[in-house]
Amino acid sequence: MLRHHQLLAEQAKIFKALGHPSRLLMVHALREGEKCVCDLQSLIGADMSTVSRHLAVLREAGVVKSEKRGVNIYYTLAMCCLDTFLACTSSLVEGRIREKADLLAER
Amino acid sequence: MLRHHQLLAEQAKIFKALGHPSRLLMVHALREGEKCVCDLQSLIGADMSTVSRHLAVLREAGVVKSEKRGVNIYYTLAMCCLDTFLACTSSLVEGRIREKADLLAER
DNA sequence: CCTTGCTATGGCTATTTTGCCAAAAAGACA
DNA sequence: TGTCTTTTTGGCAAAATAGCCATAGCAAGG
Repeated sequence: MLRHHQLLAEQAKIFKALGHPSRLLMVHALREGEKCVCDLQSLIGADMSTVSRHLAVLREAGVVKSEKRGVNIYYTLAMCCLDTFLACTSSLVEGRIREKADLLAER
Repeated sequence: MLRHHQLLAEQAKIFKALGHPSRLLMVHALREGEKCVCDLQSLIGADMSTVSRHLAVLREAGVVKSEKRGVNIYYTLAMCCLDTFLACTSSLVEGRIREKADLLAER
C-alpha cells in the first residue's frame, strides 16, 4: 500500500525544486529542448558549483534527467505535464502583474 | 514593459508555496471546495499559529484566497490550472514510488 | 602517463524557513 | 461594555537552503 504522506512528500519536493528563480529559469529553458550544463551556467550567470547544485535539486526531485554524451552532460525535462502548467501560470502571473500596474496607474 | 525576472520571481513564489507537505495537503483538500481555517487545522494537526502562517504563504503567492463569513474565514483555491497539474503529478509520483518498490522487491 | 576541460562535492557563512508559545486583533453576541 | 471565539502576529530557537571558493573526479586527447 502506498503511504499517503510519502506521496505528498515527493510531490512537495517537485514543487520545492521549482520554487527558486534560477531553477525555474533553467526549467523554462529546457522546454525548448536539452541543454548542457555549460549552457545553463551562462543562462544563470552564477558560479558553476551553484548551477550544479541547483541541477542536483531538480534531478533528485525527478523534474529533469541527465545524460552524458561526449564531453558534456545534457539535461532534459522529465515531466510531461509541466509544460502546460508553466504556460498557464505564466499567463496567470502576467495578468496579475498587469492588474497591479493598472491599479497603480489609475490613481 | 513586463520585466522577465519579476514574472519569474512571482511564478517561483507559487511553486515555493506549494513546496511544503502541509501546505500541499491543504491545497489538495481545497480541491473539494472551501474550508475554514479550523478545518485545515484539524487536517494538518499543527499549532493554529503554524497553520495560519502556512495559509499566509499560500495567500501571498496567490494560490488561495480567503473570505470572512460569519465567525470563520474560508479559504478557496485561486488557481484554476492547479487541479489538472496536481492530478498529473500525483499519478506520476505514484508511478515512481511503485517502480522503486518493484525494484526493491525483485532482488 | 599527463594534461585539459567539464561537472560534482566539501566546507564554510549568511540568510531563510519552520514551528512553537504567548499575546494581540477583530468580530460576534449577550 | 464585556466576553468569547476565531485568526493573526511577535519573538525566539532549530533546521534547512543558497552561494561562493577550493578541491576532487573523471573521461578524452595528446
